[in-house]
Amino acid sequence: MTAMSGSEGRRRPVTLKEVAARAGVSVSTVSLVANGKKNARIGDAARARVLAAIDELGYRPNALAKNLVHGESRFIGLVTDGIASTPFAGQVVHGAQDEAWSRGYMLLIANSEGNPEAEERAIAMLLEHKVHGILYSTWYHREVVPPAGLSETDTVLVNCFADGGPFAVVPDEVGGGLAAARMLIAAGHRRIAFINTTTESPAKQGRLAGYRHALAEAGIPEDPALIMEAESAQEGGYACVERVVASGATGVCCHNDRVAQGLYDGLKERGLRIPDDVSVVGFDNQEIIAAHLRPGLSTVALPHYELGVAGVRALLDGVPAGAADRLTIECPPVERGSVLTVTA
Amino acid sequence: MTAMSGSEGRRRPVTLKEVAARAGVSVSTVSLVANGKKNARIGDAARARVLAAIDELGYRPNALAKNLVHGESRFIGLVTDGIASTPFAGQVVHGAQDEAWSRGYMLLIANSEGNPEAEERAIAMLLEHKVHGILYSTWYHREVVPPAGLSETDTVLVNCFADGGPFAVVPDEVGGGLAAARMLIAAGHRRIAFINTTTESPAKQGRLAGYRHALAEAGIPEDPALIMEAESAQEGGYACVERVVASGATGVCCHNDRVAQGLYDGLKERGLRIPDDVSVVGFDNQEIIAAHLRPGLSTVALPHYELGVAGVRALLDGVPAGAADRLTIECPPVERGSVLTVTA
DNA sequence: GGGTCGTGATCAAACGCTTGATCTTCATGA
DNA sequence: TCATGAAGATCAAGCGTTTGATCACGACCC
Repeated sequence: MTAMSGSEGRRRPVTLKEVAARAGVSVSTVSLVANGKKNARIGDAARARVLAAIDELGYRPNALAKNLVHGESRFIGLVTDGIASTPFAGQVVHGAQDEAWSRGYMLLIANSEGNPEAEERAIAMLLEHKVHGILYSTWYHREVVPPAGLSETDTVLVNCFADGGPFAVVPDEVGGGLAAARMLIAAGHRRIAFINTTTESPAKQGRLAGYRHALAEAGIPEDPALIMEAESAQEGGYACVERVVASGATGVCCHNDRVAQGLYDGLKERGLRIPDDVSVVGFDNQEIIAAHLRPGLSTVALPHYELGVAGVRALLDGVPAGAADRLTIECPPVERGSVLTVTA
Repeated sequence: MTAMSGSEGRRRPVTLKEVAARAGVSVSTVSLVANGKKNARIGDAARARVLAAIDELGYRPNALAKNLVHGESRFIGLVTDGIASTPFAGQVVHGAQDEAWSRGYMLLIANSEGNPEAEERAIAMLLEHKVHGILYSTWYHREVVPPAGLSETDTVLVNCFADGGPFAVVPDEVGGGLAAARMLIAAGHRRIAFINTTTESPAKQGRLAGYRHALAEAGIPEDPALIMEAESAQEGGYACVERVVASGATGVCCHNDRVAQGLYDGLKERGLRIPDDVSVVGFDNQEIIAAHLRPGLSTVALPHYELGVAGVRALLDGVPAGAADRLTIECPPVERGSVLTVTA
C-alpha cells in the first residue's frame, strides 16, 4: 500500500522512448523537441505530434539521466551544524535555497548536529551525488577546521572561516557594532554601556571594536566601567541591571537581542522605563524577540539570509582570482522604539 | 578561478573504469568489490589490488549512475511554504532530515513561500529528479488543497491535511489543549481562562475542545466569561490583561507562547506576579520564549521534529491498508515555573 | 583421458538521455 | 538532366553503473 491514497497507482515513469513510440518518431527527435533546441530542424508536423505525445503521456524528463550525460549535477550541498538550533540556520538555508533555486539548482541539505563523524558521512554522501559544490555553514560565526572531504569539491564557508581554507562569507561584526553604537550616539547619548558576551568569538571582539570605533569617531572617551560581560542570554542581561544602573549609562548596547530582553525585564522590575530612562539596542534582530518586546527593540540585523545567498553566488560564480579570502556582509541597523533621542 | 582556494585543482571524478585499469581488472570486478557483494567470487589477490586502487585514486561511486540503473533515487523531496517564517519549519526539516538520513536517503528541499506557481515548479523539479516521494509541509497546522503534481508520486502531508487527499501527519491539537488545561487543574485551579486565537484553524478549535474536555472530566462548569479571543501574538496577550483580571481567573491557558509572553508583560505592569497571583500556560514550546521568560513558561510542545520524522516514516514504510487517513502526533506538556499549585 | 565441477573473472546489455555524424528526400539552378 | 544543398529526421556512441550470462582453467572422479 502506498502512502498516497490518491487515484492512479504510481507506475514506472514515462521515458523518452515511449514518447517516441507514440509520436512515431525517434528518441532523438523527442529529445530535441522536449529541450526546445534552437537550431534543431524539426518539421511542424513531427513537432506537433511529439508535443501531443508528451502531454498525453505526462512525460517528465529524468534529471538524473541528464546529469549523467553532462557529467555534472544541478545540486548544491549544504552542510550545517544545527539546522534547528536557532531560527538563524533556517535563514541561511532559506537564502541559499532561494538563490540556488533561481539559478536552477537544488539544495541538498545535510545536518551534522556538530558531530564530526556524521559530518564526514554527510559530505561523502554529497560527494557521491556529485554535487556542484558544498556550502559549509555554522549557526554562529566562528573559526572552523573544515572537514577533509570538502577538498574534493568547490566549497564555500558560510558564517564561519578557516585560515588558509576555502573562501568564506561572514557577517561584518565590526560594522554591526559600529552601527549599534551609532544609533545611540546619533540620538544624543554620550554614556553608552556595552554588554559583551563572555565567550570568545569574532562576535565578541568585532562588535566591541565597532563600539570603540563609534565612540572614537564621536570623540567620546572610553570608560571601562561601561564595558561589562555577561552570559549571552536573557539571564545575562537580567544579571547586568545593577551594573548598568550604577554606571549611569543612558544607553546600552547589548551583545544580542536575548540579552536585551533580559535587560528589559530587569530594568522594568526596577521601575525604569525604556526608552525614557534607558535606551537599549540589541544585536541579531531576532524577529520573535525584537519585534515583540515593548517597546520594540532597535537592533542590528545579522544577515543570515544574505549569507546564504552570497554563499551560493560565490560557489556558482567563483571568486575572482586575487580577491580576499573572505567576503563580509553588512549588518544593517533596524530601528524600533527602544532608543530615545535626548536633546542636550 | 574556483571558489575553493585549497590545494589540488578540482578534476573530473575518478570512475570505475579508471580504477579497473589501475588494478588490472574489469569494471565488473571493481563494481563487485566496491559494493562488497556477498556472493561474488573474487580472488584475494584481485580484491586486494582493487581495494588499493580505490583508495589510491580516491574513487567515489557516482550515486546518480547507480540511481539510473536501479530506476529509483534515494531522494526525498520536502516542499515547505516557509522554511524560515518560524523556527517551526526548521524543526520539521530537522526531523525529516534525521530520519531520512538514518535510512540512507537525502532530503531535497524546496520552499515555495506559499506562492502556488513557485510550488508547482518546485514539485516539477523534484519529480524530474525522480524523488522517492514528497513531503508537503506547512508551517502552521491547516487544511490545504495539495498541488496537482503531487499525485505523480507518493506524498505525505505534514502539519496539514486535505480531505480525500494524501495521508497526513498532524499534531494532536485536542490532546494538547487537554494537556494544557490539565496542568492547571492538576495544580488545583478551578477558574481557568482560555485565550483563544481569532483566526479559524484546527488549532483554534482543537485546543478549545481539549480545554473543555479537561474541565468536563474535572467536573468544572464552563464559564463563557473565561473564554476570550485575541490576536495570536504578544500584542494579543497584552491586550487581554483587563479581561483576564476581571474574570477572576487564577490560571490562564494561552493560545500560544507569544500570547503568554504578552500576558506576562501586561500582568507585570499591573503589579501582578506569575505564578503567585496568576498561573499561565502557553502552547508551542517555543524555546526562545518559553525557556527564557521569568518565570519559565509551562507550556505544551508542538511536535514539529516528530512530525518530520513521522512524515518520512509514513513515506518510506507506507501506511497500512485500511488505516486512518491521518496520524496525529502527541503534544506533550512541558513544565516550567509558571504554574502555582494552589492548596485548597 | 574425457566428462564434470567449482572458482575466478569478464562480457555485454541496459538504465534514460544528449548530440555530432549521417542518411534520405526533394526542390532548385545551371 | 544532374549535381548541389537545405531540410527533416535517424544513428549510434557514450555518460558510470549493475548484473545475469558466459568463459577459461584446473582439480577431481571414474
